[in-house]
Amino acid sequence: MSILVVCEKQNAAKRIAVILSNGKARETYIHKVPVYFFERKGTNYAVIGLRGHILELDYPEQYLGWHRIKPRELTHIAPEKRVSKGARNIVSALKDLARENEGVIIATDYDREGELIGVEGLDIVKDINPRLEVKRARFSALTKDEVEGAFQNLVDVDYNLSASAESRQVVDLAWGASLTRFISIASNQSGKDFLSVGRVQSPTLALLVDREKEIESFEPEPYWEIEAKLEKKNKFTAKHINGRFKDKNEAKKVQKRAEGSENGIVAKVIKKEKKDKPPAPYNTTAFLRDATRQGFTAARAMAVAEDLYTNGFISYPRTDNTVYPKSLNLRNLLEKMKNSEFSSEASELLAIPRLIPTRGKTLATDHPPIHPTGAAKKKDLNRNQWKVYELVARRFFATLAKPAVQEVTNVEIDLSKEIFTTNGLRFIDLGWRKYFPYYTPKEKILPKMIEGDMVKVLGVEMIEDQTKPPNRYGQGALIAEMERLGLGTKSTRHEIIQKLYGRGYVKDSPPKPTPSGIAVIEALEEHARTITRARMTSTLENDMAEVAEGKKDFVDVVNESQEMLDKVFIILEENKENIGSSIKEALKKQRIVGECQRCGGELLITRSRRGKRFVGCSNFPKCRNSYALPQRGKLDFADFTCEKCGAPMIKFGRGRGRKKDVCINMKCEASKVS
DNA sequence: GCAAGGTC
Repeated sequence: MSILVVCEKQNAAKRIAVILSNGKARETYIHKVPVYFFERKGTNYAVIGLRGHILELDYPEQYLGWHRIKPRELTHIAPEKRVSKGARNIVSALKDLARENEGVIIATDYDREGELIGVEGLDIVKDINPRLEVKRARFSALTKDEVEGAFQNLVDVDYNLSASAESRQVVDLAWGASLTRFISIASNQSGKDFLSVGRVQSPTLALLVDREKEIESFEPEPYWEIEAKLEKKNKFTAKHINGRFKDKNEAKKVQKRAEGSENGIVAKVIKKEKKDKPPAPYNTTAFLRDATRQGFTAARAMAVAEDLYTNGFISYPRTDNTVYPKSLNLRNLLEKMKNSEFSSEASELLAIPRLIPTRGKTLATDHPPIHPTGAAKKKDLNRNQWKVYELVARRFFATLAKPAVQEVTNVEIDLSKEIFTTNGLRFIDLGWRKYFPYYTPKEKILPKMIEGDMVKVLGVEMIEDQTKPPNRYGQGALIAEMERLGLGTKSTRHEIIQKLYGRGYVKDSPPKPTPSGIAVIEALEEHARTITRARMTSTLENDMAEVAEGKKDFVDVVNESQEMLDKVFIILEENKENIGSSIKEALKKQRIVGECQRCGGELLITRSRRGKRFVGCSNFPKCRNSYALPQRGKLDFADFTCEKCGAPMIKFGRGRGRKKDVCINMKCEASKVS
């Protein structure tokens, strides 16, 4: 008997082979793909890893040209499965192995997409060898117990589960492709400049646009606060207990009254000890929240984390899990970390007799929370790698440490019957914050005071300020909000944000929607609201659950979605002109670089017929003023002109570095990019 | 040249 085992990825294949063969598996390359061979209980095994999905859903060749079929008709074309570009070798290897084996065991991740990935592998091997006997191994961690258990209790492939993932694929493609084409064609955006629409990206962009509108329409209101400068051995300040006064006169009266007293009397002192609990283990979202606060973009942080993962320094960075699995030996891991830059931290924690890690709300089955897996020294890694490694290592330590203990003191002081209040903060025990010092609140030490004490009044000031609009979402906060709304997955959220940048829908950091981003969302909200709402995802989730349970048919989900799309397109087609012109107008606004020095027209970023970008005058051909632009790298306009020659400035940067202000006039010395 | 989801 000989059996082929199909895993989700190469790493998993290797682990599974090692476990099942007790380390005796031989690695052989077939079509450049590593395959692991061994014998076990008289059966020969070959284990291969896929690369996630190996088949891709797309429309038939004849419809790939955007003008070959109307967008609304595209939704009625059945897409077909094709081998993904990067998976050709794997498919060749699968085919070879299908001929040589009598059975196949699907051992992909135990989740919805994993089931479909397995079925894709089956599609390939069954096509070559229909007589293959098929089984499924389900394990929730790549540990010896789990994997052994799964292979001793093989089950059947769950075609309902894989169909639920397929319905997602079909719905996403139909909505995404047809609306992307529609909106791009309506606004004349072709080639690299197309505009896109999708079930996840559009609601995400809408979050940013909504927030931006809140900020823009925010009307600041003035308010006044009264602050007393006080002294009792040390100087400190206290604010009037009313907080913000909306009425200046009222504030003034309070100030006058308080100013009248030379001394204040301590009216109340409340001291409390507060426990400050250690944080839960990292899942992807929490990790990205912290990494982006350290100045990384989410995509960059993920790339660095993946790099650390493949080099054995940290565990798999794509996870929803916030509970360490029982199989993770914390003590061994700390022993290992004694060889890292954090040997003293590891030793301290090892001294705790019983390690009780914190646990978060999500116990997922596919991967553990993000934690260090190997010891690293600063010199082993580059700067970014070290920053991420340190963050992960410190978080791991924090989850094993005891709570921090804060002493919080609230003092109220009476100045001529006006009450002023201030809070002190002191750490009695830093606890976990010693290991994870990133966001430790600042201590504020107040002088010792008891009720009835006299406090010298040095002055009473009125501070004028105004209410502030809400903040923009940072990338980390946006990812957290996406997670809350069920938008995207741990593996895709950061990519979705990058996509919004790539489309020119947002710019800068934190991401700020551009006119075209706003215009696209406004057009969709008005005419195709469904796609801009997170609800579309939750509806789809419900449908998928029903398909997985066998209560609903895959075909029903696809048909319902198609009916909805048909209705959406009736409205969209009616308003095509309007939609197109409003988006075009926004795009034009985005292209303005500045004023033309020759004729007073507008200088615009333009694409030549051959696709090269340059700056030209809006009065072309009357005015032929133009400037060359670098063809590669990110471009943005600055809102000021060159000091040397008066031409507009652009912000220009290649790669990751900060953008530089450069004059667009090549003859000007301020135009040097280097 | 489309989406989102896996993985690299």
